[in-house]
This record gives sequence, C-alpha cells and structure tokens, in this order.
Amino acid sequence: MPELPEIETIRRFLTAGSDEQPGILGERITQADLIWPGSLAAPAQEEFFRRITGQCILEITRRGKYLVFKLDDGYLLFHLRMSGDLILEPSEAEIAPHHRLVLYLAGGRRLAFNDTRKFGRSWLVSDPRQVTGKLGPEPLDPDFDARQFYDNLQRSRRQLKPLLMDQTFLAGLGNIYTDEALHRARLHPLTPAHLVSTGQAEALFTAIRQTLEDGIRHNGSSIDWVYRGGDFQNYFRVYGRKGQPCPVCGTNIEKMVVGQRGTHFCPACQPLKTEGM
DNA sequence: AGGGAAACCCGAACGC
DNA sequence: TGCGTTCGGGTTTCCC
Repeated sequence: MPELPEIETIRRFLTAGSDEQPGILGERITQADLIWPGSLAAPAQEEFFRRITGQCILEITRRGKYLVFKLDDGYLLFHLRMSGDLILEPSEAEIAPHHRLVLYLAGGRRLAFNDTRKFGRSWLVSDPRQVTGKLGPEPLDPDFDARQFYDNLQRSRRQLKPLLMDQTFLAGLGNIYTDEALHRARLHPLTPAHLVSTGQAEALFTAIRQTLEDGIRHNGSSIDWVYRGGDFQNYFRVYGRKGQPCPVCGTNIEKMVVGQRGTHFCPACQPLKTEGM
C-alpha cells in the first residue's frame, strides 16, 4: 500500500533503474493499451491515445503520493492508491492479471500499471497542478520547516491523526507512517491539533521526516501482497503490532478506530492531552 | 468546519 | 475442505 516512501522507491527505480536494467528516462512511448478503462481518469480514451503516442518520458518526479511523468508535451500522472504498482517488463511478456494500462516503449520494454483493486488512477494533463493543486506542503521539502508546521497546526482543532492524513494539510502520509510518526513524537492520535505545543510540533515535524526517511532508506514497506522489495515493515514501532510490546516502554500496543482508520498507539508513551492540561 | 459513513474494489483472513 | 462473511485501505462525496 504505497505511501510516500513506497512511491519514492518506485520513482527512483523507474528513473535510475536497477542492477538488472536501466531506467526509462528518454524512452519513447510507441503505443498504449488501456486494459481497464476505469484506470484512466482523464482525458477521454481517444484523446489519450492520440496524445500519448510518440511522446518521450523526460523526467519522473513525485508530489505527495502522485507520480508525475514529464513528457515532451504534457504530464502523465499516476496515483497507485491501495494496491497499484508500476512494473517494467519485456514488451512481449504475457499481460498479467490486474494489468490496467500498459505503455510500450521504443526500447523493447513495457511499463505496466498493475492494480489488483482497481483503485488507482492515471491522468494525462497539460499542467500537473490540475491534479495535485490542492495538496499541502511536502514534509521533506527543505523550505518547509517546523515553525510553519506549528503555525498550520495552530489553525486547526481537528484530531492529529485525521489531520496528518489529510493530503491538503500535508502531502504523502498514509495510515502506516502517520501511526509511526505519532508514536515517535509521543503524541496521542486524538490530540487536538491546536493543543500541540511548539516543542511538540517540532518533535512531530522531526518524527515525520525521520519516519519517511527511514522508510525511503529501507526502500519502503512490503506488506500484503502488493509492493515487494522494501523491508521497512520489519521496523514498525506500532503499526500492525496490537498486543505486542512497545519498543520504547514495553507496554502493549493498543488499536482503536480514528476517522474510520485502524490506529495503533502506545497508551503509556502517547498519553492524551486535553484542554486544560 | 469537522465528524461520520458510504462508495469504490478484491484478496486475505476468519468463522463455521 | 469448502463455503459465506468480514476486513482493510486512499480518496471522494454526501450528510449531519
């Protein structure tokens, strides 16, 4: 389930390649095959085929959980949602189950958008901001600092967990890394944002960055049957560890539902701060 | 404004 | 073993 570190891992792989094969920068798209039309959010199919064919992939960047392919003319964006993946394979390989969109490259390879649950989407647009325009700041952006983060927290009375997962507040955190970052910062998921002190905001800011950087360093997490390659799942402090000891204090990790999401935390390390405390 | 829920999906895990 | 049921997870949309 790709969050920022997993998306970044895929981005780096497609850009720089691996020991086995080079990346795809500079490759020309010779043909596109839309296997499940629902995976294309925009434009309409005919226009998509007309505009994508013959274009070169110049650059691959990331904005929040979106992958942004810069083409000769326009941008191709992917959101992998829960179960999506981008796979590089020989053009003559058999179309695997759950392939939704495939782009044939001039060099004899094929980029496949594979998505078991059909949640993922792609867009071909002239300006990526048409898709990513409402996203909040990038947590790893050097120009974004703890002070701005604190100011943003001050403006909200929402619970930290849903707020951090709100992509218009901060771009890139999903359920897993949010739980991990809150534990690292010793903040309860239900803490009202405006009650977070400057010191706590700084700790949370640092925790978010460290959690994401650790995830990226480990090439992301490979959980479920989805994305494979990373091993950060072996270093989770709280996520999926209900009933197991907190790595800091040994108290059993608890699980609750916050904003309809499974939320893991240590009741001892992350006490709930309320108004008046 | 913000919380809750439903919808979109399907494989895995669970219960019997 | 095999069947039916429940669950999860990112985002959008709708309702209160």
